Amino acid sequence: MYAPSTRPVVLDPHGAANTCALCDARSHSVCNAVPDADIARLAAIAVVTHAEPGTTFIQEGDPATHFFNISAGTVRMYKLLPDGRRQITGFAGVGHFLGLAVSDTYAFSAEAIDQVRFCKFSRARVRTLLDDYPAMEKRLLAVAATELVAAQEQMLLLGRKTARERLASFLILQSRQGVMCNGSRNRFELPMSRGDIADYLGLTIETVSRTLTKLRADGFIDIPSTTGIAIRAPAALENLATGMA
Amino acid sequence: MYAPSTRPVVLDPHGAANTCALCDARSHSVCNAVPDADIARLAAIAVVTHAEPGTTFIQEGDPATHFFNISAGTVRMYKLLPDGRRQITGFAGVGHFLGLAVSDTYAFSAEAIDQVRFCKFSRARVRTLLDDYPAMEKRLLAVAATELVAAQEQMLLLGRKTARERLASFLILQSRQGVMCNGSRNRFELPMSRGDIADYLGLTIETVSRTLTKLRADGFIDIPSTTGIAIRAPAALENLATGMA
DNA sequence: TTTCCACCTTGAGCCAGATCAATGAAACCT
DNA sequence: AGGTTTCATTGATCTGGCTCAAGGTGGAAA
Repeated sequence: MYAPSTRPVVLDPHGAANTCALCDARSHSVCNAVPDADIARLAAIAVVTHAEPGTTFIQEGDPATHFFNISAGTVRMYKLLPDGRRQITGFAGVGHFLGLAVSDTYAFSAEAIDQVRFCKFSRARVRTLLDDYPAMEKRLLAVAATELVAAQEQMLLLGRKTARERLASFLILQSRQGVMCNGSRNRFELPMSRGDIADYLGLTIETVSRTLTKLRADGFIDIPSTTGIAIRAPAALENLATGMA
Repeated sequence: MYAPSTRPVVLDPHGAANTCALCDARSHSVCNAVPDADIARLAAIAVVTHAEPGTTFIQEGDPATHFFNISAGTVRMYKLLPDGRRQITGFAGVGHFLGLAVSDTYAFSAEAIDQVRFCKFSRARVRTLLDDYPAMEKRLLAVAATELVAAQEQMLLLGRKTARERLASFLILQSRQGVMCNGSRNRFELPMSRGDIADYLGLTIETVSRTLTKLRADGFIDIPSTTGIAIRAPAALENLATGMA
């Protein structure tokens, strides 16, 4: 029996038995499929790791040896073209699961945006765990399906939306994801730079900056600081995002 | 006990016991996770259905009641904006599995491009089957992961590639998929129209047409007919597709 | 406090691909 | 064979977002 409130926080990098029980991310994540009683088994194969801002911890094309579960910070996943053009395929925050790959190599790279903490699980060991916890496999399928839906939405954005619609969509998305960490869904901080936003939305830094300025001038948003966003007209912004304006 | 090899071919639209055993698509598809001996259980819940060219058989936003497995023809999956802008998120051919959705509604629409035949499976019934065939769940996860990788590749295309690179990527992809049905990977037929290609690649019909003409003029391809493509310089086209030219 | 450096904003001009507009060509009736 | 429809091609022009260029801004180090 664990009594988290009276126990000290353990930051054992090799995965102490109660690491998972105390993990902030667990309630949002795949790990939740393992019942409390067996959480030690999960903890036993987890390696808690930290990544400094800017550190690449998954490299596209490398052998896919691990799964990752983000427990703090924000990560950017991306693909590069040989000449350096970059497409960010998504941002992963607390509770996000990374590393689903069919082939034996990673299909994308991943970098820490800010200070990131994550659990690393050996693929082989997870595979054996999956046989005992079919619920975890179902959870993984649900994660994959959710990401697939998000990816399809992003294709619509990249293929058919204007710069203004793309920024509106992005801000709506960020405001929804920020809900978990922040009381007000209409005021939030962006952990990523303008360059990251540009490479996520298929635009240039300049267009992102200009378009944000324009959205502010038009009364949709406020930009209290470089990283801060406040949505002034949520309904109107939502309409813009869905192409209804 | 069933003895499929000695039974007559049954084309019962309500799913005869040996429908699955004889299905062309089975070897490529999720259904393969069910062992031969139990294929009757799969057949029992399958409804074989036909769709005429242009027919919409999945509507974005409708309750997600079924899974689909394509056994003949080609399907386009797409999302629409309110003003009619369309993004095709993918084409599904023989063996493809459709309908993975996490929510209770479909995230995309699907239309038959040509004469299409598919098996419909009730979601609820598949769920009960999944408990007996964990291999099928693993197969679904593999399908989802494969599609996710493809979606990420498509995001790179839509966000960062030029029209020329997009067409090169598309033709390379089609030539690979055509391998299954056709001896020569460098000569194949496109089942979809220029408009479909445009909406898949985030371009206009005119740009698709012009760019194909240009690729022909530059010696990368031949266009023996409106729907036919022959790749003359596979390596050079591949380089173009990956942004190395 | 000053300097530095990385990031952001703003402006001017340009261009890849969109839009508008015919024309051509294949399929399908009748 | 002729007429209709649908789709593909080609040309002319336009424009949203890119490129190039020049400040502005804020946090970190000294």
